[in-house]
Parts: sequence; structure tokens; C-alpha cells
Amino acid sequence: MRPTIADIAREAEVSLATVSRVLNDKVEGVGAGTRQRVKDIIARRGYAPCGAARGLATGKSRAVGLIVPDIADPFFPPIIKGAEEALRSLGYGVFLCDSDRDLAKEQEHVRILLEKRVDGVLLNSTASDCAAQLDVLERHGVPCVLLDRTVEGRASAPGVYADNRGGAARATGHLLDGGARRLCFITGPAELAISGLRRAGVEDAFRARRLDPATILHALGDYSVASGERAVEALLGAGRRRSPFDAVFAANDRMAIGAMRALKRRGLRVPEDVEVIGFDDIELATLVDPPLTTVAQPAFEMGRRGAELLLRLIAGERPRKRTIVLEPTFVVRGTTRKRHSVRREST
Amino acid sequence: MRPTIADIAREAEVSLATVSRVLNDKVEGVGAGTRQRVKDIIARRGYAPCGAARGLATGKSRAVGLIVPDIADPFFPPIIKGAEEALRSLGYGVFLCDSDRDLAKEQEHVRILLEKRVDGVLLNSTASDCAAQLDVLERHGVPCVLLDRTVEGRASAPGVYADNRGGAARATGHLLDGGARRLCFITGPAELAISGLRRAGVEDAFRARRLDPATILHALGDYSVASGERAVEALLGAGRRRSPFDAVFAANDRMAIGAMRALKRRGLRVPEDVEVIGFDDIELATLVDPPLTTVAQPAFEMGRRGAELLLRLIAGERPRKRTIVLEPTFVVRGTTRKRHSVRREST
DNA sequence: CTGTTAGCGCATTCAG
DNA sequence: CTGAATGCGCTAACAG
Repeated sequence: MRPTIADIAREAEVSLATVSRVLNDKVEGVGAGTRQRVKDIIARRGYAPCGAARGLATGKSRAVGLIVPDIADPFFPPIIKGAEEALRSLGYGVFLCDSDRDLAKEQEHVRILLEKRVDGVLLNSTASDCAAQLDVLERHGVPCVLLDRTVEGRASAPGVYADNRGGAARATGHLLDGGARRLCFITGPAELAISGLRRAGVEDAFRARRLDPATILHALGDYSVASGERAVEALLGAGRRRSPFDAVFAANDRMAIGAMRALKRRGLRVPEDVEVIGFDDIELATLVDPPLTTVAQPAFEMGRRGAELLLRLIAGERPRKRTIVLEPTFVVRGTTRKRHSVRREST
Repeated sequence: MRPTIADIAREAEVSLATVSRVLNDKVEGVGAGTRQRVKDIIARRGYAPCGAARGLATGKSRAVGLIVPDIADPFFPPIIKGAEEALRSLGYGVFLCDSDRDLAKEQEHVRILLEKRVDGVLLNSTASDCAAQLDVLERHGVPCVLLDRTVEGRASAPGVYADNRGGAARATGHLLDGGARRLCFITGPAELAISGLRRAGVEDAFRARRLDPATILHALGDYSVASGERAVEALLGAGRRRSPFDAVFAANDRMAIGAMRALKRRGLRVPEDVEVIGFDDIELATLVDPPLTTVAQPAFEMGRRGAELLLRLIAGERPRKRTIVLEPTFVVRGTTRKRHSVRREST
């Protein structure tokens, strides 16, 4: 049988309360000698306090939920690591929930997390239309921080995300200033607000240069390599005409890499014939040939900052800044051509 | 305030026990009418039973821990998904623990999991020398299933892993039968038994063909792309001599990809000058150019089977087969030359 | 500085 | 078929 606080108390010949006090590092209320004696016994017996009992008594579980669309997508692991690191140091457990890009599974996860009585939730929803989840959590008094997401009508919901619009504008600007004129933009699922934001950024860059956004070729992807590949293939068509675009900007690296594959198969050279830029900066971006130019998101930091914000919310604080915007970094690698002249500043 | 079972009971005008019965789907003891009425109220109030209280009363938390060395390594996410899927359907929560390939952090995680009173642990340790963790868990009566690991002196510890030795032998045999004679084997960290097993498989293949295993060039890596790159660079040396090996077999895909990069930089063609084979079959293997020939591990299934085994252990069963060996699949892609017939021909 | 006591929310006897 | 009582292990007043 696992020892309980009573066993420890008996062996140390003190009361339960005293053991509880040393367990919780209460500075006052326990003499140094007693404290040490109790600690020794705890260590020797390998006693581990029961979280469930503690939770019942305190109303806190020291556990949080972390919901992501798909951990197999290399963009997410760094986020998870960042969050986990910040949380573990404080003894928090992290319930990982992979929603498989399925809103129903996501809701199911929320339900389970509620039963687990998590103290808070980090939500990287599979859809920006996740107001329902936010409502449920709020009704139960469970704080929630959005990760890499903004939700319509919930602009004030606590969240951490990158400046998607600005990042997209910067990348597009680089393409336009380098001479590209026919851009193919591969966007992500429509149900994600970030898709719209990145698209808006692309258009911002066009307008800032008095170019017509209507000339942009749009393609729809789902963030997979295959979808990027298909999008470009479809646009290239069957004929042997030249490419209808001279640059591709994909809403994430995986689709950009898919695009590169399709381009290569058609005998189009990157970056000589067509330039390519991705978004995220996953490890894979450095491994393809040529290495991918991309808009790097500080994923690890996003997770860490999100966890820190959630912790403050759990502690009952009302932070002034409930939304944190991280700056993406534009990383020039091998899928864009060298720029000789000084380029203008983008929006 | 979140509703408790008492609130539901009061509103339904029944006792706590009755509500508890419908909550736990006890077939007997509640009339159909009463049951439905209670269910309706539960749904309407959005009542979620408190896991902590339940855990205290039953001694079960319906949560398990899953410890992995590094979720940013693409080999692990599929394992996690497999485990998570099997567990979620039963209402289990999964505490994800990333040990950062650090044994101390891993032990810290075990400690936290013990406090969370997890019902079991899936352990993909960062070192095969994890008997200490197994001991602690056993002492606390927490079942544990090893994932992708075998532990010395604990051959009977429940676990799920691939036939590493056989897989390595198969790949090496393919190389040798294709004419390769000077093999470079990039192994993983010495603290992992699988490193030794894969090495043994390589030697098996040599001996089976009456070739001397002593001619194998060994290099040490740490499963990172960079380490594979460095290993090959070191072996190639500074000179302009020809390559001292005609084939590279790396203990995982990432190192194999690093090796390919180093080879390419030195102007060596893959597979014409040097053949390359990896291990795992991560998504990346299909994306590099040429696509990587590799020994595919059924990672998703490993996670799923591990979870299923753990569930049985938690239920108190004593399965006959406590260790499950999965068969890897040898996948021939572009980094090995075509085999026309069984021939012997040195490069 | 230390001990006593009363719940926390639920499952589970045992009665009825 | 249903209800009342007990305790799971711990924290948090409150006493002393």
C-alpha cells in the first residue's frame, strides 16, 4: 500500500498538519528540526503526495490541457516543448490532446479535460470557429489561452500569436521588389483566420507597391506537402506553356515544399524560373534542396509565452496585455534569387 | 460554482447514490425513467463529474503518463498519436513528458507522474539504463510498458518494440548483395540498447555472407541530422582521396539524411558513388532527393499496441505475452541502386 | 511552533 | 429500485 500523509505523521510522531506544512513548504509553523526529520522520512519512504486528494482539497489540479491539430505536423512540436518546459518547472502536468484536425474530437477533448479538472487550457484549435469551446471552458471557469489563433468576435480572448499579416507582407514584398510579378499564393484552410490574415498581408504588399492584388493566383491547400504539390500541378496545367507565375508563396513550409516538388518535376528551376517562399521555418525547410526561404515563426516561444500567460490567468491575475503578438523573422535562403539593389521597405 | 453530484441529485429529487449510478452506467439499480431524468439534467447543466473526487474514491485516475526523449524528433509523434488514440477512446488522459534526452529530467517526470497518480506509464526512455525508473514505478504499483526499448536485466519487462536486429540485417544484406563491400555504419548513442541491436544486425549480415565484420567503419551519432553529417565528413577526411566506403547505413533516417548532405557537398553521388540507407521511415525520408531507402518502423502501431498492453496491465490482467515484437519493413527508394540480379561486383 | 477538525466530491457499502 | 452513511488523502481554518 502506498504510504499516506498519516503514515508519515505517525512515523515522525507529529500531526498530519505538520507533515502537510512541510510538504507545501510553508515557511512558518514548523521548527527546523521537525521539518528536517519529516523530510528525511518522506524521502526514505519514497512518499509521493496524492494529487487527487490535494486537488479535492484545494480545488487545483496542477494540470493543464494542451490541444493541437496534429502533432505529426512538425510545426507543433516546438510549441509543445515550449509550453511543457514552462509548465513542468512548476510541477504542472500537461495533458496532450491531438484533435486530428477534427473539431468533434476537439470538443470531446475539452469534455475530458473538464473532467480532469485541469486548471487551464492552451488551445491551438483546428478551426478559428472555436467559440463553442471557449464558451464551455468559460462557463466552467477554466481559463484558456489561444495559441497561434485569433477568433472572430473574441478579439479580446487571451492568446499568443505571430504577426501573420505583417510576415506575409514582408515575404511578398521581397518577391515583388525582386521583380516577381505573377504570384501564386497557396493558402491554408478557410476555417482558419490566420489563412485570411496571411492573404491580407500578401495583398497589403501589392497595394503598397501600387500593384493590383487581383492579379494574384490563388490556390487552396490544407497544410500538407501533397496539397502544395497538387495546387501547383493544377495551376501549371497539362500544357507545355511556360509557368503562369514566377513566384510561389505558400502559407506554410510543407506546402511550399510540395510546390517545389511539383515545380522540379515539371522541369522548372527554383529559384531561377520560379521563386518559392514558405511560412513557419520548420527543420525540414533547411534540409530541402535548395533550402527554403521562409517566414520564421517563434514556435517554441509561442508555447512558452502562452504557458506563462495561462499561469498568470490561473493565479487569478488580470494581465493588461491578454494578447501577445510575436514578430516573425524573414529568413532568406536558397529558393529566392539574390537581390542586388536596395529594396524598399514593405508595409 | 461548478455543479456537484449533490446539485444534480437535488434537482432530480433523488439521492446522490442514484446519480452516481447513472454516471457510471450501472445497469442495475436505477429505473429507466429516473435514469433518463437524471441524464437530462446532467446534460442541461453541463455537469462534468470531478475526476479528482472520483480518483480519490476509486483509486484510479484514468490518466497515464507518456515519456519520450524528444517530440521534435519526427520519429516520436506517430508513436504518441497511436497511444493517444487508443487511450482517448476510453476516456484516459495522457500526460505528455518530453525528457529532452536528459535522464535527470526523465526521473523528475516520473516523480511528477507519481504525484498525479497516473494509472500507468508508457516509457520511451532516453537511455536503456532506466531500471531506476522501472523500480520506482514498480514500488508504487504503477504498471509500465516500454516503448521501442529493451532494458538489460529486465528482459521480461512489458514492452513493445521492433525487431531492430533483423531489420538492420535485412538492410545490410541488401547493400552487400548489391555489391557494397566497404560499409560505414553510423550508430546511435551507446546508452541505447537498440543501438547495439542494430549494430549486431549489421554484423549478422556480414557473417551470413562470410564477410568480416571487422571491415565495417563505425561512426557515432546522436540521431540528429548534424551528427550524421559530421560523422561522414570526419570519415571522408580532408583529402581528395576517394571515399573509404561505398555504402552508409545509419541507425536512423535523420542521420542518414545528414550523411547524404555531407556526401553531396563532397561531390559524391548518391546512390551511384555511395549508397545510403536509414532507419525509421519518417515523412522526411520521402521528401529528400533522392528519396531515402530505409527500414520502416510501425511507429503508430507501436504506440497503439503499447497503450493496449498498458490498459490490460492496469485492468489487472497478466497477459501471456508481455513483450510484443513488431516487424519492420524494408522500403527501397532512391538512395540504393537498382538490383538486377544477384551479382557480385565491387564498385 | 504544533495539533484537531471539518470538509472537498464522489463511489460504495449496507439498509430498506 | 433507492437512500443514508462512510471514507478516500489532503488542506485549511481554528485552537492551544
